[in-house]
Amino acid sequence: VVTIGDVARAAGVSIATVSRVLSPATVPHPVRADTAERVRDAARRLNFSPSPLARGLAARRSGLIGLIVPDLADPHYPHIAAGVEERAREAQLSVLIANTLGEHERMTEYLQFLEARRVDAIVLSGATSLNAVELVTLQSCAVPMVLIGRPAIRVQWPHVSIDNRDGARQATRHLVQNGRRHIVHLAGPRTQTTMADRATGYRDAIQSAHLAADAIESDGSPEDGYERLQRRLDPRGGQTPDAVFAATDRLAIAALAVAADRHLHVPSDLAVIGFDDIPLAALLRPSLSTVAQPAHELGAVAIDMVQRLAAGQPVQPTLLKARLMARESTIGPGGRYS
Amino acid sequence: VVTIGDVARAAGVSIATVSRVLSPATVPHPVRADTAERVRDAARRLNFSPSPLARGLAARRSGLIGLIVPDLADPHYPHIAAGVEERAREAQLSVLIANTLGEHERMTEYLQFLEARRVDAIVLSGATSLNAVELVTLQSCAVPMVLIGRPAIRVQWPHVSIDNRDGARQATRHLVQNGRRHIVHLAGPRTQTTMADRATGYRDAIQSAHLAADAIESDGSPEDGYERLQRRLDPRGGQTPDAVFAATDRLAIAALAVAADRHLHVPSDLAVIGFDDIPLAALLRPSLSTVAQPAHELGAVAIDMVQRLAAGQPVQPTLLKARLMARESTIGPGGRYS
DNA sequence: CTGAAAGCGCTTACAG
DNA sequence: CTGAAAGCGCTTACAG
Repeated sequence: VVTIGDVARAAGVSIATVSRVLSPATVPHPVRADTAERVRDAARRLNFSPSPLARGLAARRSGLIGLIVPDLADPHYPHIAAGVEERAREAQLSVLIANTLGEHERMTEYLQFLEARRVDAIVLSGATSLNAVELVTLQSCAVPMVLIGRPAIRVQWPHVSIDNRDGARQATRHLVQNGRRHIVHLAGPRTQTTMADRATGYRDAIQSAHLAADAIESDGSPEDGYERLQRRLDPRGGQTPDAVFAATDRLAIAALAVAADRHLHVPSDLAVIGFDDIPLAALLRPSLSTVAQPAHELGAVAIDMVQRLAAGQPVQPTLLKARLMARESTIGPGGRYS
Repeated sequence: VVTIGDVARAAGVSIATVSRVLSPATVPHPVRADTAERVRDAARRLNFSPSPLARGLAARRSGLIGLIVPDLADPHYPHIAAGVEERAREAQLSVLIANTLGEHERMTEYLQFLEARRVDAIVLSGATSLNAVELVTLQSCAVPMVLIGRPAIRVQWPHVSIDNRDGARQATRHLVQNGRRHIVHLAGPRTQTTMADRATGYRDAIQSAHLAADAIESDGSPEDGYERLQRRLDPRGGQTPDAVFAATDRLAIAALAVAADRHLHVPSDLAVIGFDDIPLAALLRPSLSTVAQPAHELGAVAIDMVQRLAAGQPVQPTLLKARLMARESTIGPGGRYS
């Protein structure tokens, strides 16, 4: 492979000059224009690309950023990962991926691993369900960190998340506006701030409409959601829900299954709306109404924050808006396949 | 941070000895047992972890492996990525992720990028749809490579893939055994070997059963699959299909939508089976029969191959079996929610 | 504006 | 079995 020395020789300068021309130091070193041109020429001719290993060792930064995700198989995270990856690439950074499989001990392991790998920063998604003890463990990590999702307690790291409360308000208001009066919220575990915020948004909208709140907390799995909703729909004093706002699309699909198994027509007997807008939502029959979150942008913003952090600039927590997607499961057929 | 020098001083040895104890060289250098113990003790006490940057520079290997995926948002690839990541971690390797978004030019860019990053090897998934020209471009990449999925033409790199032909045979045979006589294959683009192999397996099984083959080729998107299947079902000489074998679950979900929109009952009027077993398949109503592929293992085996390659051992192409999952969309209700 | 030189933290022949 | 030393390919004060 070709090294900085080869380029220096070809351009008739020292390796220091080559480095100055080819490496964008934070405070740029002046180089004469024609010298710089000669260097760039030589580099191009030799097809030189500096070794990130050597550069990292000398400059004490690896150009690597670590991305911790709770579960790559959950359709939510690949979108975030794609956003992180794309923006990182634009910033000449590479992304090391770490999959904790939902186990918090693995998160700790990975933090050490990434630290040992000398990553420049860590983007931690799934921090929405960490408890106080676990968040304290995080403190021992010396690497700059950005969180995706709002952590349960106040921490020193900046975070970017979507406005779950507002998204849930939109979903609930949509049901109300379509004439629904008994809206059940099929919630996820409130130990996750995401789920808690969605439940809060549901309550906001229910109160504004002067209706009665009726929330069922599940563990977030479709299986558990199915069971709990089935039980809730068993007769008990005539109070029959006419709509379900599920905290996630996976729970909404469980709700659709409950409706199908009880021969309830969707949306006339029971309207169903989810949250997330997974790729399949529009393909189902009935197609699933939901709230779309800008998952890709979540990842991109996280990288922006990482860069601002590195530059010593102040970083504000950021909240991104979610968007209502009204489909057949709340308003019936009408559009074409899309 | 603590360096190898700190450990050497603490243990009363030279840094060479520390390196020999702590770094598993290919051909291990002898060290006296008690010396080794002293070193390990010191390292533990100081919480030393060697810099991958320095190690990589000196030993000319980065401990990084590049993973190229066509589309992280496609539910298939995160599972592969998870398998790669997990096995890599066991092997002390880190995974750099590269998302080509289905654009082949981006693949070329990424190859150069990963090469510049000095990755030890590249795992390339999505090579099933590369044409001869693109495969030639790949040759210019000097990094050892392992492919996931069978490439269209013979190449120098080993690959691991699932037995798509056999899986398609299983799916089709399942329909035949359940009394279906007119089975349509809703195929994906045959430029992808995956899709071509599934179509071949379909034909195998159809011929064995002495039935007539009836394949519709789509571009693989649910939208296109929907349109083409709709058109196929429009009356033309009384030949009404009683079953669809879709090349992917996404196409199968489009087939379910067609059935719903034409008021065809699944499975009595039309049985539907897919391929892939995406996480939602079991949650749909009717739940989707499909063929499960060991995507996670695909990734793990790829890393095994990388290691064998690095050790100079011979590497055989590997074929993993897929498994039939019979659910409501072919055999009707009967089981409970699962 | 340019260069000589020290140093980043390791590995690995070479010599003993 | 152990160590002194060269070297991996860069960056960056320091001096001019």
